[in-house]
Amino acid sequence: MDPEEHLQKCSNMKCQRVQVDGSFVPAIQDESMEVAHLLAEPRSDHVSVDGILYFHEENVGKCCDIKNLSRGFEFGLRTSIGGSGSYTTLNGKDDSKLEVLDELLKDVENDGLNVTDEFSCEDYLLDFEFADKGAGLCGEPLLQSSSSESHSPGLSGSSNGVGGVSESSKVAVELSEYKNDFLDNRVTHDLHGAFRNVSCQTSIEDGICNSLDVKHLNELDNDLPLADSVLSCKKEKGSAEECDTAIVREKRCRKPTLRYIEEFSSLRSKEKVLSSATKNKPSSLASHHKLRHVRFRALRNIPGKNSDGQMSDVVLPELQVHKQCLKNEELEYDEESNASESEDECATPKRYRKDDRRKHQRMWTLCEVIKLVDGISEYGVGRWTDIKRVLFSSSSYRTPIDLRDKWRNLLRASSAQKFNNREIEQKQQQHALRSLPSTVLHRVHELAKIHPYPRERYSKESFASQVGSSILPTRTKGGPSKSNVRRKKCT
DNA sequence: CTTAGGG
DNA sequence: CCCTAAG
Repeated sequence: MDPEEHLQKCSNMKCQRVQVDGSFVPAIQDESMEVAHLLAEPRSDHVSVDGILYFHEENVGKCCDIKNLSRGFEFGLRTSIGGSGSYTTLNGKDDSKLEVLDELLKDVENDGLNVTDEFSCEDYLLDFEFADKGAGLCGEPLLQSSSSESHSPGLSGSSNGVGGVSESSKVAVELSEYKNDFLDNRVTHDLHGAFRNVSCQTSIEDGICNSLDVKHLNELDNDLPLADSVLSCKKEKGSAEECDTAIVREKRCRKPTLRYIEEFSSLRSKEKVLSSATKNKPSSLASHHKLRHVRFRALRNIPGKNSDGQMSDVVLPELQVHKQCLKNEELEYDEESNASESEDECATPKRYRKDDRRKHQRMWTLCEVIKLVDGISEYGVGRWTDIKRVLFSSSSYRTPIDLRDKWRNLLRASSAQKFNNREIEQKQQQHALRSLPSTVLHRVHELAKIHPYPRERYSKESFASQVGSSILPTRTKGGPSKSNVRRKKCT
């Protein structure tokens, strides 16, 4: 499709939804402009994927015009995938997965949204991942991925000079990963978002696109069919333009970063399911709407922060503190918290208070773990930046350090499992591995053998060889040293 | 700037 | 997840 067309539609859609409250226009305009920028001037190697994402979003939007939300959801994805000209072999799977998701959500709704926190997200996630693996997405992408998918333009240049991997397969891998991330995000975000939203309404605050989803939720509240809502939005387009021009000068001064774009895109996908899931709970939504309005305005008026008012759609309480204390570093944080909160509040609801160091905690999905393990097996332990760049370039919230930390934890988990005849290990194991399928576990094990992580190694084998003199983090196992392994891998 | 290690 | 030291 023509990028210009997308741009037009995107911006239109946004404007349509925003005009209810003029104060939202600037922020929205940012977003639309960002989308426009993205569509019009693709320059990063994520463009193809991003394009797909936005394409998809838009399709969903269009579908909503004529069909109900869930159908639109599914249809939108299908069209977007099909239209992109790739992943044709995955369509069936994707559809089925989405149908599963759809069913799941319906069930939840029918159950009066009485689902426990943990729920069976994990199970669905697992199935999901396994399906992916079967499709060659997660499993051994570099080895199995077919080169037929390498259609994307300008992506081939992004290789990091990895030896032994052809360009085309590299591209395919990246695409696959993106695809994975995309779906992965959908599932995790949607499920988590939906259910969390059911249990604790406050979580609605985590939206970036508050104006968008507020509007949507509002309309869903009133039991308006989505088609109607969209149409009504169009009717009001005229007034939207007025507001638009009126507040036009409040436009952003800072261009959102890629991270923001990404989070935004994933959030918008969440928004849809979220809105459908909250359809049954109209009561507190209205108050939320108002609350968000108030906070939004309050934040926008904070002195010294107006230069990037567009970021103010984040309304975390602690953000207000940060806004005064912190500087531009905060911008990054804002963006992250937008989306990460969704999982944050799910995982650690009460951490948000004073000096919580863990500002945002994002659950590691199985797919991410698999990707990490893949990356480690490719690049070796210690090449966190490379792994991040290649395998996690689409998920900006994972820093190389995060990868390392996760790997550390994985090792601990696997070692704990090894020694599960021990006392506390049992407990630890259950917790750490509760969602770790045997495949991943096995791979972690293998990697743990060749890539011993000194610290963990030490603690694990402290029983057998606790020689007081050996302070060195050497592995007592006669295995290859880390550097050796790494060298072996690279050459 | 990246990684390792500790909190 | 965060912070800091070291290369």
